[in-house]
Amino acid sequence: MPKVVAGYKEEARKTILLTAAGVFAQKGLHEATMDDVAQKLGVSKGAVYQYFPSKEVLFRELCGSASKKVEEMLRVHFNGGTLREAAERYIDAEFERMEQGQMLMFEAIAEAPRNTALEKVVSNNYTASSKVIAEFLDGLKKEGKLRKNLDTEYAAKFLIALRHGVLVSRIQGLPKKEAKRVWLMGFDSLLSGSF
Amino acid sequence: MPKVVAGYKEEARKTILLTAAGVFAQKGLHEATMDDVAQKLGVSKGAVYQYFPSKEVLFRELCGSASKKVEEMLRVHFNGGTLREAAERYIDAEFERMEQGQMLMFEAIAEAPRNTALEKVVSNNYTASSKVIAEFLDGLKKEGKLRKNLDTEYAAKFLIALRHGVLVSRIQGLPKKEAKRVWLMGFDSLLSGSF
Amino acid sequence: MPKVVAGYKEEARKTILLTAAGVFAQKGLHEATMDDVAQKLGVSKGAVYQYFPSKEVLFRELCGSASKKVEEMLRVHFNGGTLREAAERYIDAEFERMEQGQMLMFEAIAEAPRNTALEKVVSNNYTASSKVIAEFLDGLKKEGKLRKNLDTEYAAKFLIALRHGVLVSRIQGLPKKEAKRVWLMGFDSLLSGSF
Amino acid sequence: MPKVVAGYKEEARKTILLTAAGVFAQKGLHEATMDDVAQKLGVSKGAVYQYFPSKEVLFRELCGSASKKVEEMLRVHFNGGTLREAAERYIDAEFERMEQGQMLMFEAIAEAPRNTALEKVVSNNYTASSKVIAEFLDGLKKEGKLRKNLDTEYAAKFLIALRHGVLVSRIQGLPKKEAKRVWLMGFDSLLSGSF
DNA sequence: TATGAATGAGTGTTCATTCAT
DNA sequence: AATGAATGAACACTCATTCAT
Repeated sequence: MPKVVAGYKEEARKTILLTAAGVFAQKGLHEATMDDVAQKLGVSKGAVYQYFPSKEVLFRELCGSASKKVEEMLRVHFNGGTLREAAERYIDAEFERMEQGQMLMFEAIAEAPRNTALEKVVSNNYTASSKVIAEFLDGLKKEGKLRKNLDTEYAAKFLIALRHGVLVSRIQGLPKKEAKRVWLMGFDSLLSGSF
Repeated sequence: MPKVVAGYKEEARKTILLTAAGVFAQKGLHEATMDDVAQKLGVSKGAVYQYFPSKEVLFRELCGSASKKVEEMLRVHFNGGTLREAAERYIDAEFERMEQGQMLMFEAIAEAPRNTALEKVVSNNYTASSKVIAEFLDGLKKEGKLRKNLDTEYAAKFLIALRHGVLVSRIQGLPKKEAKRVWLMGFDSLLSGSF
Repeated sequence: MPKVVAGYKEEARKTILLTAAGVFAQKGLHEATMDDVAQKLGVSKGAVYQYFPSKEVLFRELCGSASKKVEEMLRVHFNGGTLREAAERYIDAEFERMEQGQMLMFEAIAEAPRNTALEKVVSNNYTASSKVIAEFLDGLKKEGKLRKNLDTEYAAKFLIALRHGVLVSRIQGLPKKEAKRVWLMGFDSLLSGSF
Repeated sequence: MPKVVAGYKEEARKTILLTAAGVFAQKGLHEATMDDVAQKLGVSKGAVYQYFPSKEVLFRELCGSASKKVEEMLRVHFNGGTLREAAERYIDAEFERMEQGQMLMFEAIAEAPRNTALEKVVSNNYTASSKVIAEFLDGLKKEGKLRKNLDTEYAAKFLIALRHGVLVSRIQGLPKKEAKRVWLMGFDSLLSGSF
């Protein structure tokens, strides 16, 4: 009878969240069962329910931590070399995540229109992410790595949209190489000052 | 107990497909039941099963007709005025469809990674759509409305990605106006020759 | 794959109601499962759910038909001989029903205080039953079998209360003979004009 | 983490019994959980299990103390004024208890037929109560407040039955005033010597 | 002795699918 | 061809009970 974690409740929640993220991403929100999550944790279903009152809440909280991932990936991949190189590294990492079945995003997007609470979470994620990116671009602007007249707010929104669009394209079967080129096309247009 | 249609089997299939598309889009693939579809058709569940052997097949065939929608929308919205005006009309129409719960796309995208057959359909859709758009851009190029050095194949892929990205952004709560601006930013960069 | 009944939906509902009554009475509302009901019917759980949307509704409708039972028992047992003889026959029949595990009443009484919908059903039953009994007593009064000054409305309420009280006493272990005597004491006091 | 009580085991059992009685009466035997009981005690679930080995035992012991309540209520309400006034005070008090969700009786009655151990407890309660009441009536008889030919044993059983019947009637929606009148009708018939 | 995390059997309910009519 | 009653496999969620700390 293994415990979810050795000690603290908050720690346990994090463990569950992390494991559940994998399960939901791989099996899909609707195909994944609470039993799947419990089994992957090596724990009984009831144990999961002591930390999260329902599958819905569990999923929602999962989605809630998505924007942190954005920050993390920015920090990790945009910390050296030219901007364009960073952009490449970044999209490669995203493709990698997708291939490993760790992308919850589209589960959430498909669900959000019929789930107000989730919609709010998704929306907050968007706001947070776009702010983080805009600030990041502001920083680059100050360093002189981006042209002065760039509207960083909209540039951020543009990059987010393109990111998602490119990920969708991957799911639609666009080869990695081509998807990457599409992403870089957009990124270049931002750098080159077409808007 | 009305018949699905008066006469021809093929006609019946189309009617079902059309109706089911609405049901799946509004309720979501997993929340929608075969009963929902049958009821909306004013027909018994069994009747639907005489035309489609399973819910999965029904959904897959539904998705199969999506690329035709792209052609249609191109024809309808890109047939007059400046290109930029057309781009505006077009994205407005997409937003409209989304608001009316007629967007199946993200249901399919969420499902595809775990469903090989669906994946193929989605992929075919992508290929068809991008071809149609590329040809359309080729046409514009010939008419002199686009610069000669535009890589229409990648421009098409770029537009498709941006389209999806912008739709995702809408679901994420980005207001219509801003989403539109993001879309037009991308569209402009294509026209202005940044790639 | 046996059908609940041969033909008509209404017939099927009645069959289910009848069978479920036995199951709930014998096992108790909470101990009885929908599976128990289905199995006793020789049918799958799903079949039951096609007729009743929930266990709660099934139970409620069950209770709803209880007042008809009162009418029936009045008709059957109070149709000949002296009044006192009829009263004896009647309470014997009630004891019989109880012994055979066909008494839902106390399940409903225990539940009603926390279930508004059920409370209403139980209340309607009471009103209907007391009216039927009062009218029955009115009839006897006209025939000269009861004193003219009897308040039949309250006599009915008194008899109902005593009936339930005596049934409770049986559950509490009071032997049939003694319970019967208690019942007849009350009945006599009504006849002899003490109120 | 407060202890159930400061000191003695027996004291702790009493505290639990008292608290649990309230919980079971309010939520119902089946709806009430051991957690509810523990929480109301401000104690962990495990603590309750140190005093009672199971929910069933806890409930049964609860019921075991019910007959003491009868004695207490007799003592409190039948200690002055006319008998009839006392009868009124008494039934008012019962109604009051019921309204405050402190009536376990019907939970036990509903359960007893399928629970031998509980049945015995309920039966003992009945025996004890009826004895107490009979003795009380004997006392009144000696004081000359009751006619000499009253069969106090059966009078007690009659009163108990009527009490329960009237309480059932209340649950069935009979207004307090009318229920009281039914009770007093029965009580009068006892006094006036109709049996 | 008290805690409360974990268990795991169980229950109500849903729904894609089948098939007798 | 159409119907819709029946199936039965799932699944989310609950809760009495246990036990390591």
